[in-house]
Amino acid sequence: MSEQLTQLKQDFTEGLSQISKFWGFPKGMGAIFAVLYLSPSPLSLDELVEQTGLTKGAISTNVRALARMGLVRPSTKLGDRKDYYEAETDFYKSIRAILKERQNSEFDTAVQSVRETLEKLETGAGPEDEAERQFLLERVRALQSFFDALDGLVRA
Amino acid sequence: MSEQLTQLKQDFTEGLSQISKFWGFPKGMGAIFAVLYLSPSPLSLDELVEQTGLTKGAISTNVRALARMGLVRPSTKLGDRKDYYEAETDFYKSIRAILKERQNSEFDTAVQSVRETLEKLETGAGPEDEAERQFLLERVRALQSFFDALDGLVRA
DNA sequence: TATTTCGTTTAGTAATTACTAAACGTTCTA
DNA sequence: TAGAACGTTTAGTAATTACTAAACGAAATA
Repeated sequence: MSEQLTQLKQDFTEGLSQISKFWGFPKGMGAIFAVLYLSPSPLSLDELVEQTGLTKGAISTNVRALARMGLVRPSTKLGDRKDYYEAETDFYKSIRAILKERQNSEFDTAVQSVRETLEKLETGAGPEDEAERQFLLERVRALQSFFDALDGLVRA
Repeated sequence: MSEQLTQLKQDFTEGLSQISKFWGFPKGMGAIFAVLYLSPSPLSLDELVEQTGLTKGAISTNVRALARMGLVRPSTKLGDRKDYYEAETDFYKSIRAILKERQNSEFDTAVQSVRETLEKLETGAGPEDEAERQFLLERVRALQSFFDALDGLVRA
């Protein structure tokens, strides 16, 4: 591999690392994706270790996260028990998967707590002042329906 | 203010804090927005200090970040030199502003570095193997046009 | 001009996150 | 059945981020 290519790949990888970080993902995750994205064939964990400079543990964790998000696909070679991964190139597909992934677990329970607030308000809980209760009700309801709309958007 | 209301607001605030964190923003930022969002009138820095439990410095920093994102609007009262803030209730408007905000600074320069990689490839830099160079060119080009599409989406 | 009342900035700290190194469990091979 | 070749998990550490407390500067008031 020419030195020039190495430099080119390194710059690209550095760029994606920053982008990853900027969107709240680990830096190393962007690096792993970048390396896979520039590879014509699927890579094994060890090849990723070599090319990213991260350790096996970090690769293992991050590459599985990428797979859950649909940014990377596991693949296998016959008669080889190593795990291989390749980059997904359909970003639109990936983006929907990422949004979906983010809706799970912690995020979902957080949204759920907003819904609970709304339910309490609807059953009459809240401030004694009726005008203020109506105000809260309206606001929380608006936020809730915004979440619902987002949810619909993701599914579409 | 009734104890029940306080509890209700606290739960809601806690929920938005988590959501904020989950999307890569500071937790306190979500709390500040929640308090403003549930307030029928604009609040001053000191009122926010009181209601969120954060210090003035943190409020100052975070509320300005919120304002840059368009999630919060500064407002003033005549004959009062305090700064007041109120929550933006048009989330669709806000979301576009947030995406726009994210495109500045660090993010933009990171995207720029991908563009530079593409330009180098186009002027013939890269691997000696022509087939591989073409492959890289194609991939980086695809990513670039994805970024461009996102950019267009944000403006629309 | 001295004092008060603001918001911002800064220096230091606490909390969180992402990583490494190494132990581990499992599956394949000899 | 022993050893090697994997990927995963864990415990500890480094790096980063979000915060507090306090100093600061600017603007209003006395």
